[in-house]
Amino acid sequence: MAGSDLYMGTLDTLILKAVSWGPLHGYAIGRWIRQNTDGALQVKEGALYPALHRQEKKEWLDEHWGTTDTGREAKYYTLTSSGRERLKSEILRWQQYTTAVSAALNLATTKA
Amino acid sequence: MAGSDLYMGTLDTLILKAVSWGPLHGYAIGRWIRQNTDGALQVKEGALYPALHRQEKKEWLDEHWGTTDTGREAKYYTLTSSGRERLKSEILRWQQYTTAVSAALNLATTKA
DNA sequence: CCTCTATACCTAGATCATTTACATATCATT
DNA sequence: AATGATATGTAAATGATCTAGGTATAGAGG
Repeated sequence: MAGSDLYMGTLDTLILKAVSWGPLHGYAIGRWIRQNTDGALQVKEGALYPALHRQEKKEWLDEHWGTTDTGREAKYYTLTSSGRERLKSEILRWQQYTTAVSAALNLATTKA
Repeated sequence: MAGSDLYMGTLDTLILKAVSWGPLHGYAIGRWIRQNTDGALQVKEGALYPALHRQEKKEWLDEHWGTTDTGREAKYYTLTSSGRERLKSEILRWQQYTTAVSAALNLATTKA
C-alpha cells in the first residue's frame, strides 16, 4: 500500500469519530486515534493535516481558532451534520467490509 | 482513497488466501474473492493481474501454464512457502488492525 | 541561559495500490 | 453471427498516505 501503517480510507473515518465527541484540534485528534487504538495506529502529521483540510473542504468539518488548556492557539474542528451522516455511512461500510474479508480469511472452506 | 472498492492492501492477502487452497488461475482467483466475500468485493482486472505479477516477483507465488476444466489455457498460481508465511503475517496484521479500529469506532467512550 | 521534549501547525514531493479503460482471444449458447 | 462468460494483459489517472522536512511556543531539567 501507499503507506505501511494505515489501510487507506480508515483515517477519514477515525477523524470523524474523534470529533464526534466534541471539538478537537488536530494534534489532539492524532492523540485520540493513537490512544483509542491502544497505540496500534500511529497517525503521521503528513497524513493527518491534509486529511483535516480535505474534510473541511468537503464540509464534514468546521474549523475555528481557539485556545488550548495550556494557553496555546490551536485550530479546532467540529463535526457538521453532513460529517455526522458521512461518519455513519463510513462505519457501516467498514463493518460490512471487514465482515466480508474476515469471512474469506478465516471461514472459507470451499475449494476452487 | 485511491479506489472505492478495496481498502488498499487487502487484495494481496485475499489472493494469498485464495491460492492457499491449491493452484488457481487468475480469473478463478477473482471469482474466489467475489464469492467468498458474498459479492461484497469486486476485484477489477487492472488490480488483479498486476497484483499477481507483483507477488510472483516477490516469490510469494509460483506460476505455470496449464489447462482448465473446459480445455482452455490459463496461468496457474501456486503458493510458495515464503508466500504462506506472508499470508500468516498479513492475516495477523489484519486482525490486529481491525480489532483496534473497531474498538475506536464502536467502543471508545472517553472524551478528549 | 540552554537544551531537550512535547505540543501545535504546515507543505512539497514521492510512493504505489487501485481504478478506469481498453485490447485480445477462445468457448458456449442463442 | 452475435452475445456473454472466460481468460489474460497493459497504459494512464487517481489519490491517500508516507517521507522528510519546516516554523514556533511552552515547560522541565541542567
